[in-house]
Amino acid sequence: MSELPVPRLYNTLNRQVEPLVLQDPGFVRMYVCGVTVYNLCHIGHARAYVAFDTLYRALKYLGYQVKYVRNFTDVDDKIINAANEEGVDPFELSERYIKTFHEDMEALGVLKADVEPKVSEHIDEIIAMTEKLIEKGHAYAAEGDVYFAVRSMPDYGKLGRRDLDDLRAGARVEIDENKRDPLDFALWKAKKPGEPAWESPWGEGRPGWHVECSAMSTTHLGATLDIHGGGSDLVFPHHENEIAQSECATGQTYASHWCHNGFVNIDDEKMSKSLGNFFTIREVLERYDGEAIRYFLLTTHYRQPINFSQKPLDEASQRVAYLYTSLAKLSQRLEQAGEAALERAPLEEFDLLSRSQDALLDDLNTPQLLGILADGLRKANELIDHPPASKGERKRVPATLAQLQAQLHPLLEVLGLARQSPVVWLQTRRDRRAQALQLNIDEVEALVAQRFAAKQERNFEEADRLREQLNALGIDLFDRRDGTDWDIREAT
RNA sequence: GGCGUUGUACCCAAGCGGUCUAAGGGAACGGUCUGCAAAACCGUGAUUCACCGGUUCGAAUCCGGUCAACGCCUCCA
Repeated sequence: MSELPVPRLYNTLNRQVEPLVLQDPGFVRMYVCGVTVYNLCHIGHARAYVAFDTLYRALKYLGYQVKYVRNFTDVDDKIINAANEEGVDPFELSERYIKTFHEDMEALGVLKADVEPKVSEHIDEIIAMTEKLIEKGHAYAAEGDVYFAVRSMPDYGKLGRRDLDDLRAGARVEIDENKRDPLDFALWKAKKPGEPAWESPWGEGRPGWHVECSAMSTTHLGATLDIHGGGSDLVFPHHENEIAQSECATGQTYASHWCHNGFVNIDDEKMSKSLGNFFTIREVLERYDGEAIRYFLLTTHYRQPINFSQKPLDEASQRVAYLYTSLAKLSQRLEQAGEAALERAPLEEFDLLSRSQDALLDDLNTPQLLGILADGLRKANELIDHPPASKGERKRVPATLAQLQAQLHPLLEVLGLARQSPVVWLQTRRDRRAQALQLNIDEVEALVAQRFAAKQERNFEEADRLREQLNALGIDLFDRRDGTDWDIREAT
């Protein structure tokens, strides 16, 4: 087990890229902050969960056993407010958005986590942790609320690099009568009328924002996590407070590696709910394939900001089409060649996988991975469309292609791309577009056949006339030696 | 104010002291293929990495400064 390649990842705690250190060799405990389910997910969520999904896939690809926990926060002010506005039960609302979360993630190729715990199912653990913190003198109850005392923790602020006195000077914290220090934060909130609440030693109430993650991660992964992830906006105060709660409660290191993804920007400005400049995943899925969105997100390193706009998304879309088209061509060519042809020696040896592994180990360098993918696909297309002139070499093409295919497959698995059969994907896309344009596929096929016949007879005038007719319908033709392929252009 | 990130070709984007006369993609232009196209493939494209200085045998990469953009410190992926 000890021979597994060790990934190097940026650790927010130390502000540098460092090798991943595990408690148990070969086994990764990974926790990523999930969504608060009161609304549809936006493209920022897509970025975060695609990034960590890729990390999850990468770790498994490298041979690690991974227990991935990603929670749902289903008890929260925002949920209660949204439910009240709609006049529905808060849990009905949260269940609804858990469902849409799963649908959106599915479209993006984001795998389910191994455990997806909900706050509402961990109230006991939350209460237990809160009690422990009071017992150890790190928290205090006040009128049904319980607060964490930040001053009780000497190294509070180590993740976000905050100094308590500076923070206080900033004075952007509200003063609360019940708090001993303005920076203290709630572990437990006393019930207000009309809110869901649970019995506790401090009366009826519900958990504060940060404890849930501490309690859920500890429940499912133990006191110390190997990797804890989330968006960079969570560094402070959310993750800082998680550290405070967990380390004060357990006396152990909470997480050895902290990973944070960068933001999605719109017009170079942070996308956020308060600015109102956000897109839901659903909205984007109306225009783009989920895989195109995923591809787009993968083109930028996960820690860098990524600018969300039409052009790069169009490019990603085009690339996904290229990917599927190339893969379809590749498998068709191999099918044609038959088993026997694969016995020959390949023309050259490729190192797609070792290069990919290096990129993966190097702080999850997905842009580089896409570069390697491009190299592989280009090579495959070259061999198919421009096989070598020498007959002997040409006979070795299928074996070469088979080798490429064998390397492409795991690479795509890690990237979470090309999850469908290429032929099916192309077919589906064509059907969808045909429907949008109200095209009758049989009629199109007939026209294409008619044109091919005219072309065979060297009646180019007629052939060109038919091609123009088809072009006008939004159809592109691709002549082969023995027939004509066609596709429907994307509606603009 | 405190903490932090970024500045690479027309655009997007890797690059973590030498293999960088800087990956990959998009656009453009030229070519191969084609009856002509399209697709695919090939080629062209930064002697240069915001600017100035320093460290080093050697820097896009390290250090200091300047300019510019952005993020966190308040709910937020």
